Amino acid sequence: MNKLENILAQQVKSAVKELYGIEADDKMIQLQKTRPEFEGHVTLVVFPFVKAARKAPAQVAAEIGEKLVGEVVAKFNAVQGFLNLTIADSFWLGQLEAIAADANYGQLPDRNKLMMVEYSSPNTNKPLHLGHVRNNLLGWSIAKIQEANGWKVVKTNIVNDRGIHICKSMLAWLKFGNGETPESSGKKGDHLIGDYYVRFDKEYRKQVADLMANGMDEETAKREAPLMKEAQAMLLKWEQGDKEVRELWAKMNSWVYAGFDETYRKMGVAFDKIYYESNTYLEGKSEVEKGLAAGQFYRREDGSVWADLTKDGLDEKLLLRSDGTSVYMTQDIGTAKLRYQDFPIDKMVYVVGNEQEYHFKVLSILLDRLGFPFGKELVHFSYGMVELPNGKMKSREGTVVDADDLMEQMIADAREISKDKVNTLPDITPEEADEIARKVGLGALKYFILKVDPRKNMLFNPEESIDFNGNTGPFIQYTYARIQSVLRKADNLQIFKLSNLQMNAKELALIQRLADYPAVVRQAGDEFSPAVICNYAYALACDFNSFYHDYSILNEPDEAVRALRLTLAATVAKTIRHAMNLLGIEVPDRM
RNA sequence: GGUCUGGUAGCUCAGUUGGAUAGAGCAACAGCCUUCUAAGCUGUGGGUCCCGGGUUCGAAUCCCGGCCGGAUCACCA
Repeated sequence: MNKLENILAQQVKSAVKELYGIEADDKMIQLQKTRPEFEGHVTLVVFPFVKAARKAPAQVAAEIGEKLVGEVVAKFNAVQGFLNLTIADSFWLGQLEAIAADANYGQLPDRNKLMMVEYSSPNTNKPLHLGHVRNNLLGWSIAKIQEANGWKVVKTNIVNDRGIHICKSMLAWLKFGNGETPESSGKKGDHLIGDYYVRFDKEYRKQVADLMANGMDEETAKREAPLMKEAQAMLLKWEQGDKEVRELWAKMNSWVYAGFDETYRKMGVAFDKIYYESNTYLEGKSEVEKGLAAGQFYRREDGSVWADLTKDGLDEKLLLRSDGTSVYMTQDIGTAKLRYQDFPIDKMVYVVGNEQEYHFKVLSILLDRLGFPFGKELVHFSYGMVELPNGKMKSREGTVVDADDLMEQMIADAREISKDKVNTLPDITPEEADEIARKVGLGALKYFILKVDPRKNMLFNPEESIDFNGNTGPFIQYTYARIQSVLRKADNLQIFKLSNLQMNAKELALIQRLADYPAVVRQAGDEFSPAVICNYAYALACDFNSFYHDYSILNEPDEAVRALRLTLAATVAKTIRHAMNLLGIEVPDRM
């Protein structure tokens, strides 16, 4: 609810009390933006009062309207049960002045509470793909949005740096790599490791096929293939701290990290604190042992440790294998413990795909049982999968869209498009052109992903390039660049007293849109939805472009009107920049 | 099979605690650059909001029952 709605709600409450003796609660006050086909700015739905008033809806609307007319409400019209209110120009001008004067418009009051946001969380055996891109962009944006909602935010990453998947890459590299390094091959480290992961799978499948050709059934063949046995042996050696295996592991991981760092930098995401699974899984094991001793869990005859969650309507869940090694859940418990030792966390958010909903339901219960106060409250920000036209992406089947390739492609597309427009920026340097292409290409990609409701699966078709026109990041960036161009040409941006001005409908619509922004930021925070910000930024840009098309700013002869329009333009630009920043999208001054 | 989740224009998606004749973009077609950046603006066509019931002044939205898709239910992560 924005400021205007607060004022109106109060007025409506006293009006209906006076008229009909109704003690209206907030639920009965239904205010919405007036549809464009009717006159007015805000509409009150009067149906909730009709019964008590015992009058026709249109009459109730008219009666309430009469009571509301005053300083804020200039006039009204009643259409059936809808009371359309026209707000006074002076009110809108006051709003604009306040917004223009607020250097941090969109920043909500401090809560003095700490939220930790975990996102990204890659495995170190392959490069990042489009699925990770969605995760990273959502995680970054959620963090920004919650900061704007007054939270202190710590962005964190848990790197899954150990396990059988890494051993597979390591083994394939030993067998087939001939000492290849990122330096020797010129490959990015994460891509190099990923290539060996794929190589492992290829050789492994060959072995399985051979075994099956000799009469072995598939399940046994998969288990008995020599490569798989070797990988498992390597994992065991790793756990025992074998020097050679650990050194190889450290070397190859360092290549991957260098690659990830580059990808993160290009994507524009970062972390305040990075945890490594290799450092947290032992902590998890000891927590499970403690829980076992306290009778929270039980041990089976084969030595494995389980949690019985049937009372919570769930299953029984394995926490330690019979050989004593830990599973995914174990390390998440350990990681959670370490985090709460390191930070005074009030709210913990995990940005993890919806395929892991069950996992986080269980984790929440387990942490609670182990006596961690934050267990019950943890938030699993569960987002949908990115699908290709023929289904899910699968690393091993080569049907992934690589993050680095995609970003490069988007930047190249942006550069190509701007080539057609060199005439608009004749004095541009190659460096600036590169910078614009980078901002615009990434802006297109980020907006494309973030504008979709995060909870839903989304489709990406590699055959169709991502748009740069219409409801896109570049459209909004372009609106911003246009405004900057105008502001550069306005020699002196003087803020006149903005009273006593007659404003046109498009100017009023813009102010009304601008006034919505804090409520939008709040909604995006409550719903954990960057898409809410996207929708708003798009609507704001549309409003501005329509206004810009119809009215001249710099050539307006009336000084007061020109000042109003300049103020409006500057304020729109400021708000676009703020909103785009919440999305992790940069805005260029020219494009 | 159990649980969760989704189904809106040819395609990709919006649609606020239930509100007026369900909206954008792309694609198609037709206009607008001697005027602040045409990555823009304006217009046309395009709908069984999966189907059937129910709740009420009013349902894409809430409830029940179907149909179709996806996820999940591992000593994988």
